[in-house]
Amino acid sequence: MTLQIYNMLHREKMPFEPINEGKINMYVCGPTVYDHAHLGHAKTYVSFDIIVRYLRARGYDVLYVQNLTDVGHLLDTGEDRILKKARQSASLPMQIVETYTRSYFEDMDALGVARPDISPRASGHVPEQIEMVRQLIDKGHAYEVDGNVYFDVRSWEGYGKLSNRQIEKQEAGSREEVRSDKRHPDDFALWKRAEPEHIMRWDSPWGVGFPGWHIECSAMARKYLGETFDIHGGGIDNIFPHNECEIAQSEACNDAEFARYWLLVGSLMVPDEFGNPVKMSKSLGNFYTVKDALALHPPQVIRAFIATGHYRKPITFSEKALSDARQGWERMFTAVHFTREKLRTAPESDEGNGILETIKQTRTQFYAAMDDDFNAPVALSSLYDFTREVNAMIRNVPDAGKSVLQAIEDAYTEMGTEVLGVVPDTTLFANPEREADLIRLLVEIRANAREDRNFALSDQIRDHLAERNISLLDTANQGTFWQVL
RNA sequence: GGCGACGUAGCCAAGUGGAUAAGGCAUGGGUCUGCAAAACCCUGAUCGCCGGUUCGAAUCCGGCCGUCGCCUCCA
Repeated sequence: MTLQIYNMLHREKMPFEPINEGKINMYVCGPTVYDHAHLGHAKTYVSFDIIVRYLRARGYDVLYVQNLTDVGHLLDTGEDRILKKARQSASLPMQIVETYTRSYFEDMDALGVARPDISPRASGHVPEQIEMVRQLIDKGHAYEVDGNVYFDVRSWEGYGKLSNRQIEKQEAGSREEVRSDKRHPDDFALWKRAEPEHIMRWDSPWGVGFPGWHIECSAMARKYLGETFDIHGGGIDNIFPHNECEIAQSEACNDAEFARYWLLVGSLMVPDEFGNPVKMSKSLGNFYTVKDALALHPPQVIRAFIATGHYRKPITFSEKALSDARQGWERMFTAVHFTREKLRTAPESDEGNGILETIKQTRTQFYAAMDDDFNAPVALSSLYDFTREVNAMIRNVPDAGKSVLQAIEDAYTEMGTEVLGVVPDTTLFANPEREADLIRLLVEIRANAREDRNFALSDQIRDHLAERNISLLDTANQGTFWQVL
């Protein structure tokens, strides 16, 4: 089987071939750390997390770099996002950066997103950016005007190849500032002169200033991954101008291909007042922070929701969509948990081994789906099909053997936990073993009460546990199962 | 105006030329249960509309209608 990836650069699905066999260098555009992450960010970074986990599960040695933008990202007012936030909260820019960087990792950690191998900050790589700008000027691809340096888009014939924009066809000037000192409206800033009130400033050959937004990714990708690397990812909303500018400046500077495969993630949408989906974004005020969502649902539910849609497509969010995803996820996690509980006392036999064939089929479907441009929705659906079989087996084969149950558990761990990250590797308790033990005691006491037909006591125990999100399931011939959700 | 997408059952969402159109949620019926919110079984769509290509199309082409994204900060 070969891994097929849809490459946005060529707009087609193609076999994946890394530059160096077995090794993948990958860069993903990270967030601008000036506020808490919302579910739109979660969609992008969970999607790439699943991709990275799958590549690693497939045996690739992945070097994953994801930047943190902490300077140079301007609002349309020309104001730096970080500086604006700093002024609003009467703090230093780097305090803002630190606060929201920590918040971002806190959220991503909670969502089970594996940390990037390197998380370079733009402000920590100003010399590298200056060097790249200098090289671009030397090669005639950039020019300086009064302390500002611009990339000359007409000097690079490849400009527009990712987003399919042709500068001649753009309606030049329609939205351009009248006083611009650019030679061409599409020319973009590599370095900007700092006005006196702009406190994030560095010395450069062109005076005191700060780097433009796009150059950080080019400079940091080159530093850590080399001039040419395998995969570049990001959100589709940054295809133009950001990604386009990255390609132009990198390839013009290095005389080498930039990234070979471009993977761009569809946006998270949310219905507007008329029910039409619009992009979740800060400015529209229709966002839902990761922290808000995590207060209501286990992280695996959020991942499962994200995985119900293909990474390239937009997905529409609503609280109902999230809770619907939760219902299905609960059924699966229940199967996993019951398997683990039975495993504790299972006999040494291969009773119930009919399901081994199902496991084999599930694995085949799962990997085929993930090999087809990381089709997580189909991969997840194979786990749901599997779950139905597991739940049926758990009930129909009371004395299922240890090796069989272990095979089920292994399959869930391999696909559900390690690749998709939707199956918790333990219960959702803070102290899993101790709390599980206490519940087993209560279940035992309740079983005795039921035997005495003391339903008042048995229901008291059940209700008490239910109030703590612990549900009980009585069976005809194998006692009571419990689950925490 | 330019560029790019999307429109599949009540809702979310796979599938991009071929045999019964994945999966999740919800609905209805059933099994099990002392009861029960669980679990299992059964239950639904001919794929926005029109035309074309083809032995054959949800899947390709054209037109129309509707929606969204980017072009200005956004993952």
